[in-house]
Amino acid sequence: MASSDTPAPTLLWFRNDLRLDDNPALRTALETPAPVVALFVLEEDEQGAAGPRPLGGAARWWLHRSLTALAADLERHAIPLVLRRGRAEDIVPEVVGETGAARVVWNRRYDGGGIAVDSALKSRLKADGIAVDSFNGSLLLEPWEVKTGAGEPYKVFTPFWRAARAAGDPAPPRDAPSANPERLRVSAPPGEALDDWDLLPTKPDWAGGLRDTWTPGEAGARDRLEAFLDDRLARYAGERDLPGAEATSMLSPHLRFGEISPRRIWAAAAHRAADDDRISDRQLSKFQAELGWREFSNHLLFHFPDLGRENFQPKFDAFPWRDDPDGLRAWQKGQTGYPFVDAGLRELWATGYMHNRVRMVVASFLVKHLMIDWRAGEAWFWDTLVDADPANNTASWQWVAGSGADAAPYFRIFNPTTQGEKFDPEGDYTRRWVPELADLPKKYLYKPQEAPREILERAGIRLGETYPRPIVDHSRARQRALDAFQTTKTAA
DNA sequence: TTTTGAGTTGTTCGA
DNA sequence: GTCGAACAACTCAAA
Repeated sequence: MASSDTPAPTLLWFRNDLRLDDNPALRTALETPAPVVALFVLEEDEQGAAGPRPLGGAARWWLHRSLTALAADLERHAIPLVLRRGRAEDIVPEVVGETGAARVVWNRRYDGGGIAVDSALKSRLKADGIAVDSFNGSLLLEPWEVKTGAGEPYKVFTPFWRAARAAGDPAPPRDAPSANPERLRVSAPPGEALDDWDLLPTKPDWAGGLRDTWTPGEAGARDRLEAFLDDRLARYAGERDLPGAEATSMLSPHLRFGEISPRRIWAAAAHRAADDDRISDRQLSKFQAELGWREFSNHLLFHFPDLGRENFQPKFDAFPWRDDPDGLRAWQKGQTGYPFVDAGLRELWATGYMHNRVRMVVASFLVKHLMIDWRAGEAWFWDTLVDADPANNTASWQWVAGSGADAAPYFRIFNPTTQGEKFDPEGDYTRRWVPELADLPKKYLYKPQEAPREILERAGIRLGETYPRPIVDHSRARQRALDAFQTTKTAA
């Protein structure tokens, strides 16, 4: 409790915005002399249903590291970070009571479960006489700010993005407040120890590849951004599709946890493009459009909160998904016998990440070659991706499946062999993640089942033993999918 | 209200 | 090896 001669504290509730830079809720909290107490709630609902979707395993690892970084950064502003676990609807008012806070601030989220919690809390706190302010900290534009001429949400990306761009440049980012260790502070109410949340895997510790790949936290995000601007943006348009080229930004998990704001990324990329002759408008706008897809996914999720559970196009409710636990397991483990597909799934398992091109190929393989429900793939990605995001993950899976908004036409079925030859022509990426094929000449790298016996022998490969034979035949599987899609036709 | 043009990322087949 | 057409219709968004 604050003593009588100090102003009542402000409670700053962190969620998917684990940064100090360009953080409107933080900035607002620091505008007054009131001391600030920060709170993070690991939202776990004993009853299950309510609230945001519980984090997957890879995201839990990330969160541990990100909160560690955030707590250290906040310390430089004399802001304690309190950790609690449970239902936010109960915990936030509890902490308000314990601290005597007169005001609560947060940055908005856009998933249905999160919105439900936030709006219930807002009314409850206001009824108790607590001031509540929420802000846009994670999107370039609020999902309701972009509307069709008829006032409806968009369902097609291109007109959505055209309209969003026509609204002008996004608001410029605002720098983090300068550190102020002299700031008035209150002693923190009791919180839990991060280690007690068991966010890090122990038995077994599968996070070695994650540690080698990522630096969660705001500083790590800024380093990624700088590396992207220095080296990758200039070749982004041409090479972003090549998983061996290292031309993507790798910012997705940092954006997922709000360790960097899209406004910061937008402004930094535009600024760099203006200064650097190597970066053409084409490169820049290609990258901006990818941020646009993130906006579009959030737009969709906000307006269609069932996006993660229900087919966006109801006619897909009639699709004859197969129940195939063995196929699903082979896919998850990267043992499909299609090397490009297996490379992607193994990259995912090892690093918590998969290159975007490969995500499309593996998703298409699950949904079309194996005819397994996209929700099973979405759930696997949710558990294994460090950037697993309720908007991007669900919108993208539905897009690949053909059930989504502005989705790929049903007859677009990726050929997993051709995709490898086209996008990993030297095989660097595939050999890295499927090392048992490392010595196979590139002529057969994507179709080891067609390699002559002596070539396999020389490469040390025994099909069916050291590497699986294809679990489905491509052209038969393709035809089966095409036939199945007939059932989604309204006239059928 | 009606019309019109357009819609992220592909594959296969046959000339 | 390269190229264009077919694959299917449907819905969206704006005029």
